Amino acid sequence: MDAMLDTEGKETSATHGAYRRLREMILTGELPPGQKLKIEQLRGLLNTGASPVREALSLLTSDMLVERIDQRGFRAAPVSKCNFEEILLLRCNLEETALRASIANADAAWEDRLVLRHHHMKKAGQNGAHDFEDAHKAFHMALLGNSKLPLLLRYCAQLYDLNIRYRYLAAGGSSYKKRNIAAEHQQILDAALDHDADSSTRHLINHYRRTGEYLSSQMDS
Amino acid sequence: MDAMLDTEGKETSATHGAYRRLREMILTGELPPGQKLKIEQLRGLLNTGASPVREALSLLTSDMLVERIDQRGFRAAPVSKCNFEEILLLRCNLEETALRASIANADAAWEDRLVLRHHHMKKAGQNGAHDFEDAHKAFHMALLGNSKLPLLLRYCAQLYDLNIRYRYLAAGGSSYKKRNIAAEHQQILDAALDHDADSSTRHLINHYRRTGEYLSSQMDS
DNA sequence: ATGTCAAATAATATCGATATTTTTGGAGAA
DNA sequence: TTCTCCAAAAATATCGATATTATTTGACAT
Repeated sequence: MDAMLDTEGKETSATHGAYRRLREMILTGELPPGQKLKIEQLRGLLNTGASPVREALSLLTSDMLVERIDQRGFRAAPVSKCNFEEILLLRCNLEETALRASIANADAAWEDRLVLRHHHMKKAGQNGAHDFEDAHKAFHMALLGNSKLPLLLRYCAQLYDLNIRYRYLAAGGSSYKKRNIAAEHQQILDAALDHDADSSTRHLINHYRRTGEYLSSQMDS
Repeated sequence: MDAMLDTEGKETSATHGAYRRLREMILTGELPPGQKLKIEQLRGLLNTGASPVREALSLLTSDMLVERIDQRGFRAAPVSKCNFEEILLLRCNLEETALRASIANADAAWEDRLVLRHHHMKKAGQNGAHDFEDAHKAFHMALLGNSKLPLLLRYCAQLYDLNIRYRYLAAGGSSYKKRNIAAEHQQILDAALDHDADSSTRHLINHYRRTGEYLSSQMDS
């Protein structure tokens, strides 16, 4: 009956609710990298039992957002420039594969979804940073989503989240908007709608490389 | 005190023990694809509590060996030719990246490890299929292990396991030895020791494609 | 003053039990 | 006979409590 006391009845299971909330807190830096994650402390924070918390932490371990240390519990995954660069490298590789496959399977329904997601992202740009982040991810995943390669999509989504975490940590999650990424998104979209795989992937990778360089420079200071 | 009653005191925690055992059972097909995994049933099989079983299943979910269905518990991940072909595709892509990075970082210590692993694998070929599987994985991971890209290695290991599952399911895990894979391994090794990235990756990918075609044909029948 | 060891403290891992949810099976009506 | 609905059974998700393991604190010896 505890689960019913929540302000919103959105979450079906306590485990999934704890998973979503903890994930959010780690991604945004509310739980900083390397921080010890004590069951009791989280139990209070999420007002739920120990079992859902444990299970949520287990799941986050496999998302590489939480590390399990021997018999000494859990901690938020540490960050490093090295790790960031690997994420960038893998994203460029995997997303190119996925985007090419998406374009190879291109159809009208997919193009409609793309245009819609892009429109929503532009509209969310005026709202808070959080709304924009969601729409941004939706747009990027829509680009890859026509590949019909579920494993690959899963990896891309995972790496996307790992990457977004560095954005939040480096700049509170909003400063990168100052660069002109709207034009970059438009280029990727237009090329995808033209079924021009070479051009689209080139723009996509440049998009990542640029944000990558920007964040790398932020991490040095 | 229950944990101490096990015949072997190898496992540190009950959770990890259950994880390893369940993983093994799913990989080898002892728990067939799609099978419902009831907590009570597994609790008896592993003689441990419900909590470790639940946590182990959660971890296996993220390895994509187990699926969680809504509030209806867990089941062994289903298999399909489509899924198999995606695994093959991703392995070719990711392992090429990893092998090239490994060769770029080549040093004497790595070459020694490679030679050793290869030797152990050849020796294990005379023993049971299970020993050979372990040595085979160790050799392949050693090839990639010098890349210093831990995320990439993790994905490769995960895909390796997903792939080996299809081998077990298709042929009981030993029949593929009948093909002349020893020569293929030798070619990959030699090229790697020569620091010839192009040749080594070509042989590696051909190695996978051939086993892939063999398994694909098995799956049709 | 410092290093080491032991007791106290705190945190984790695990268990047994309960409440909720899903599935099954059978009775009654069309 | 077949469909629907309700009740019984099973299984899951979750909680509270306990035993095990790590960490800290303080005392004692060097």
